[in-house]
Amino acid sequence: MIISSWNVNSVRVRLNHILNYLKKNKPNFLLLQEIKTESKNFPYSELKEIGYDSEVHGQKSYNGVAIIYNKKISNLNFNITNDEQEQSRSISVDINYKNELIKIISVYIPNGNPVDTDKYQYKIKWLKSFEKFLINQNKLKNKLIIGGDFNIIPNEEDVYNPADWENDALYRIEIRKFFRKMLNDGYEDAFRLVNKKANNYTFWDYQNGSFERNKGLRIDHFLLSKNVSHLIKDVTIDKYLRALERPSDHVPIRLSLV
DNA sequence: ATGGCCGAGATCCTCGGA
Repeated sequence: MIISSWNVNSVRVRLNHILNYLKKNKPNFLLLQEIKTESKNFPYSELKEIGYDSEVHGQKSYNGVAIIYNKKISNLNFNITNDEQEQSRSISVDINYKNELIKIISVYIPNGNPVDTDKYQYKIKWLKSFEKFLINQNKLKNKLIIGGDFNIIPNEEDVYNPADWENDALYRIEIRKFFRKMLNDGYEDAFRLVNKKANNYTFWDYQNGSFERNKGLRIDHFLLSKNVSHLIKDVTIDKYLRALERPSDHVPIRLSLV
């Protein structure tokens, strides 16, 4: 089984890239973030034509998440956190895989810049609510596979020039501590279980020739509860998509399960 | 060497992204 996660920065602009990605890599689940459209405008029928159903938590202009899938699902949920601004930033479904009930979640955690504004405070509140959810799920011994744009650079090897980012909402120590806490609370950064190398990025800014100079960030992650980490076969970053015409600024990460 | 963007939605600019 394959589960991919991708911040597409507009599902309508990226539809052809998404269709080609599904045909080429054949994921069973594709978790989307930043679809930037209301649910009614989601390209359900184009995806259905190539064998995928979609569950969508959309929003006009900004944010928006979705799960595209070709397996049986149940228990669809929006909003795993208490979002004070009611933005569309999470969606989950349950699946049965090898007789295990697993919750699959697509998340789009707030950016939080600039740090001296209420956008940063919103990110902190969102992360606190997310942490509470994770701790609660861990107590219940639930099995979770969370993919998404976390807007957190976990460590210095995950950014091209750490010194430039020390006061940024993606890298501030206060924010990185949330990620460490998730690992302490019973979850794994799936990518780091299979790949220890530096400079593996999932995002490159549109500006300054960032991609050509490989000035990127690793901010898209698969976070798995430890009770399913034995299922991880591989985690790959599908970097080739950033080099296509009219790309998203993020590329997919792809989780293969045993 | 430096700096260069993109999408949505309402207008020909602003906001948000990271």
